[in-house]
Amino acid sequence: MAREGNRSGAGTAERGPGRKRDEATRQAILQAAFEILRAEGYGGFTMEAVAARSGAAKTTIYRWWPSKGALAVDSFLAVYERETPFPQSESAVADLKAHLCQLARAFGSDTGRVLAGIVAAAQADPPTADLYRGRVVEQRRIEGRRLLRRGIANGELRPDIDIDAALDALYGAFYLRLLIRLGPCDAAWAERLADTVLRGLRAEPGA
Amino acid sequence: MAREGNRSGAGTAERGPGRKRDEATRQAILQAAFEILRAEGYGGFTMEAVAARSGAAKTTIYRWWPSKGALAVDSFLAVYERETPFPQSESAVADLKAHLCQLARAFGSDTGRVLAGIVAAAQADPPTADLYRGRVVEQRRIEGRRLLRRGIANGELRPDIDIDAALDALYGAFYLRLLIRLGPCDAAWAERLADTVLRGLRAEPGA
Amino acid sequence: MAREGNRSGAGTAERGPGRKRDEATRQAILQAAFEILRAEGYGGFTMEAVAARSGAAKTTIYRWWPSKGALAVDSFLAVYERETPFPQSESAVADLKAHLCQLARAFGSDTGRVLAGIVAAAQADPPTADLYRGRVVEQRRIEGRRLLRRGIANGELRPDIDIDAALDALYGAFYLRLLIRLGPCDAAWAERLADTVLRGLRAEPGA
Amino acid sequence: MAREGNRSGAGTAERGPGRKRDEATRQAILQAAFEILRAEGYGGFTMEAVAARSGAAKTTIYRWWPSKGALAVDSFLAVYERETPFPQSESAVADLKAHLCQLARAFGSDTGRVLAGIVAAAQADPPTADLYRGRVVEQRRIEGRRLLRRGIANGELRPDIDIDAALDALYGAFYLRLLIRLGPCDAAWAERLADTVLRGLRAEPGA
DNA sequence: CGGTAAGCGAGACGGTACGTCAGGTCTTGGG
DNA sequence: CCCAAGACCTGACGTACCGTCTCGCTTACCG
Repeated sequence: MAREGNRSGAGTAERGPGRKRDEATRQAILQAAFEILRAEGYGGFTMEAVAARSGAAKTTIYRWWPSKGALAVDSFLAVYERETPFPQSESAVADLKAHLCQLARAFGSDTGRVLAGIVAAAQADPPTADLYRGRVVEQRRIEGRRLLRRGIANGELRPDIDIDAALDALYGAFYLRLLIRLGPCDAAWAERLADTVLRGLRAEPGA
Repeated sequence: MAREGNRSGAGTAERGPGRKRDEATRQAILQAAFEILRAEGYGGFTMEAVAARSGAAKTTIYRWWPSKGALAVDSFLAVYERETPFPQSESAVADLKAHLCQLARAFGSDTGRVLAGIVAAAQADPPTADLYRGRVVEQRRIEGRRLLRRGIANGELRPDIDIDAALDALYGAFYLRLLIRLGPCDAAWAERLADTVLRGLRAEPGA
Repeated sequence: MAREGNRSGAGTAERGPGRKRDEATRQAILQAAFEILRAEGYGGFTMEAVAARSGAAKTTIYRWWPSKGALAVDSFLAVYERETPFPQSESAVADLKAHLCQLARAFGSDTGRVLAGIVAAAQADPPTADLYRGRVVEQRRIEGRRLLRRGIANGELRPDIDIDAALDALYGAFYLRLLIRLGPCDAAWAERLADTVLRGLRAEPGA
Repeated sequence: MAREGNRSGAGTAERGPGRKRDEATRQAILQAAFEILRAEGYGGFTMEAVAARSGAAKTTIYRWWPSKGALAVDSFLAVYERETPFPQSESAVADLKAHLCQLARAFGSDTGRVLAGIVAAAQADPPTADLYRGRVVEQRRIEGRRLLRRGIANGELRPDIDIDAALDALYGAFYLRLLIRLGPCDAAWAERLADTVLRGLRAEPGA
């Protein structure tokens, strides 16, 4: 990210002379970053630590990522998308519950700590916040909205619900769990949450 | 905080010799801390800055607060409690809505930024996280629980609701708003949120 | 010191109201000071440490001694005078050698470390330097001069010697030993020093 | 110092990668250090002051000098060696007297105050003491010994003198002057000292 | 096939804030 | 007026990371 297609738009390969970016180094940096975030949380997530663990020079990191936050987001994205795909079954309600449980499972592990670290970083660095919001949150939200609309369309959900408010309630609870750690983030909790919120969204049985 | 009742449990006031803590200094520090947090965010919130602005020595600050985070939480708490008291009317539902709108109003201003900064800092500093959770979140949660129970008791809310899940949904949405900033944090939004979640909590009209 | 005879000159006891100075406290402070100097050197010689060890309050120490250095000098004086009296025999030369050996013995022990610490402190604090020079060095120098004059008078030493230069050479060597620690400070060394310098001071055998 | 030849012993210059040490910065630090020592004495000699005056960062200073004392010794050494070279004439006795007078002249100025400050600091900091002893005192002593041996060899001095005791007497007197300040440190005094001590070292005229 | 432009690891550099230590002063309460 | 306790302001300490900067080496493309 943060520079792909570093010159023209498409990958027209129209490049000047000079050594090419070392893909192995890029991977090493991303992996080191993720491992540190996972193992030590945001406190230990230091550019120097990433450099040391990845074997790359600080200069190299700064050449490709403008800030600590950008690196964090990048290191997180791949894992996140792999771990939490959106399910696609007949029932929107079932899909939503399945999705939330999957999310809870993913965030209950180290991935959640990483995410918390990124959100923390974003508070002090607007570009990182924009990046995270645009590349992670809004992507998911689009799919979430689609899912709820599907539920309305097939009669599972009331037609007059406030989709965004519902998504705020559902996703927000996850941030609360991850950032405040009042309790565990697991499938059982996600189920209770889903049931509680969905009760207000479901269409009346006799309608 | 962090030391009141520094000897026996209650305020039995049996104190040894020695100069007493200077209350004016304590206030000056807390006020300076909050002003800096409000004006510059957590990034500019520096022990040195607090010392400079309050006129206190760094050592004095460290004597009473174990860390930057603890001071931030403390300085935030007073304002927070002042700005968002829990209402007490006949209707629990009305109280809840009023409370959420008030919260949205408070957090839509600088106070929200301060809170976001503190939550972010807590990610890198477990003691601060504990403090914030215990002194801010759980306190509120107790009142929130009480409010919902009141609603159940007087028939406004269904008796079988999952109180904690409901609180997660309601309060979590605020964290989403504050930390991710997908949209404004105002009374209108809070109202929509409340309506969406409450629809699932309300007792059936004809029950 | 530094305040004895705190009002009129003589001990006319004509004193105002108020509690009298606690002699036990004074002793405790002096002893604690010397013990710390002996055990830890000037580095660990801290007003706080003295207060802690003696059980006195810092205020009390500052009430009677204007500075750390003054306290150090005071705590040192008693021991110093006790350990190194000036001998008084028939031969000035023998007395001088005996005195130097005694000095070497005294300074080879902890007392030497204490002295080094005091001299060090004096560099940063002129009043302490004055105090040390006046109360310790010059006192000794007067006796040293008397001793050398006695040697001249009874024909042991040449009449044209430069007494002060000789004392500089003799005493200076001790400071070198104590402050630079090129080698041990013991009687054997003192003897060699005395022989070396005295050879130039002695009256010609056939004169 | 304190690191030259940081790898192999000799200056084989085989260096690893990475930016090289900035010689200009090194000089700026040493010069700033000495200027501060000269102008304000050891009391005002602060790492922060050196950093401020030299324009270097504190970290840079600590990268190359392990402590305040080490920097002080280093900054002193250059000036010291420049101001007091050992003379080399036919006569060892004349050379010694010239050397002592030069020393007195150098130490009568600010340089002497600097030296006193360093010696004082060394009392509280063994590594600094070692450094000062090794890099300043012992170096000089080697030359002093050589000088006296030369005098013995060419018949100016008695062959049975105790060289180290003589050097103790001569150099020690300087420490006395500088640290206790009983009197001025000038050429006239140095001459009297030299005459007094040399009288015992000189070979008998009729031998 | 040799020049030149980039990528890269190493690490020095100027900074900022950290949390701590001791200094010396002031305040409290008891004797 | 003495004293112990201890809060207070001050200034410097030595450290951790920050983000920038050389440095010398290693690719790669391009004429």
